Amino acid sequence: MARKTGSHSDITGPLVREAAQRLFARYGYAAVSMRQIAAEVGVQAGALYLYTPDKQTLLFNLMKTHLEELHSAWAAEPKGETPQDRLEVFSRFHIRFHLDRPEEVFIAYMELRNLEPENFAVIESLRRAYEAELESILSDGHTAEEFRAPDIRLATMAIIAMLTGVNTWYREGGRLSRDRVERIYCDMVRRAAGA
Amino acid sequence: MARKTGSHSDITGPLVREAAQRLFARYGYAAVSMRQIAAEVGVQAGALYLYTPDKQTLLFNLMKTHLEELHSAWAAEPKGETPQDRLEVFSRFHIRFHLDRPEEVFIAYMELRNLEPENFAVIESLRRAYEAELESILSDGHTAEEFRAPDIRLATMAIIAMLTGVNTWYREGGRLSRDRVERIYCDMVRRAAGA
DNA sequence: TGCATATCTGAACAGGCGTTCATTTCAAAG
DNA sequence: CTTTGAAATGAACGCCTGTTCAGATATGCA
Repeated sequence: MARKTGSHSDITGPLVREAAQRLFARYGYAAVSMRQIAAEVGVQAGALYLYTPDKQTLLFNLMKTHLEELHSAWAAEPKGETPQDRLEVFSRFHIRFHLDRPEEVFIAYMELRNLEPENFAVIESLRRAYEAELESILSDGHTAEEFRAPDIRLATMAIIAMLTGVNTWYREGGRLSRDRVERIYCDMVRRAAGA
Repeated sequence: MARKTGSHSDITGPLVREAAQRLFARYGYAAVSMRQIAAEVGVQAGALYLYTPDKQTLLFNLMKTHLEELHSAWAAEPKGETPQDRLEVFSRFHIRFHLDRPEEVFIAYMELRNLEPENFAVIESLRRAYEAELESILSDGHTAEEFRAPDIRLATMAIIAMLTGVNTWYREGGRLSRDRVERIYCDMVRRAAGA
């Protein structure tokens, strides 16, 4: 097996990431063996250790990359003028970004408990920083008296849960288009925030 | 160390359930061995098979029992008069019931993919039946023109995700009392539903 | 007291785990 | 055409897995 073209595996590295991601998302970190990942790549288990120091780091890097991409994608998003605009931009961004990466999202939520403590701390703080982005929008909206949510922290958690929940049921080609879903959720989010 | 009192283990059976629940919730089904469960109970691994035919059935029964209790608790809940009342009763019930059972809830959400197909189908249909309870409230509210949610199915999913999300952050003795959390979420749910 | 029965042990089974490493393979560079 | 060195193999390491079962243990009943 192994190399078919190209060789000098600048190619195998990414393949390992992708195989691990696919398998972790489908069966869970604990249930997937290094030998299964290797088989998916078309390589023997030992060869994986040319690309990762161990299984744990493989998981950690998947999650860390995902959250860093989340942050930089959000940073690149055009901001709205008013808190209301910004809330709408956030809601649509969150749905879009997460629907584009179902495997990464699934792993980031389900495999937290399989991270060693130091790794967990890193991931957790990235996640909190993202939540803080929404919280500051709600906070600004409260100051500007555009929103009337009774508790900003709870509204933050409720809205994130609501938006991320889309990933659990949305299927491409279903009853509603992505854009329609985004629109409807924006509406519910706006009202939940008291706008 | 085994039996301390009582004996004739009408006692060991429940202990096995409880140990499995605790460990599955903390480390995940795949990461927990029968020997760990046995150690927690104070028994050798082989003895577990007096109480369950296998590990999979242990998981399945935990999830099935949880969902059956959810259904019967909801059935026992006093219903409100108007759709608005019923929505409030549902919201408070959902938060209360789930906060009372963090381990069961965690397992029911995280271990779905570790169920064998037939078992998965059973659990999935119980979960759907519960969602249908909320959906019918929203549907009635729509008919009565009390709610103005743009899409009943999406509002159902959004509200369930929002409410279940409380389990991820609520800690006893935190900033807000349970009752205060219930109240605030009721408010957000009502507005999201367009009431 | 002794018998029957439920409970549990401890060893065994066949196989899988993450990880390491001496050895082989093979494309590119000199 | 040889040398170099990265890439991959395949066997081995010690340990853990779910499950079975013959045998030991302890209890409740006659």
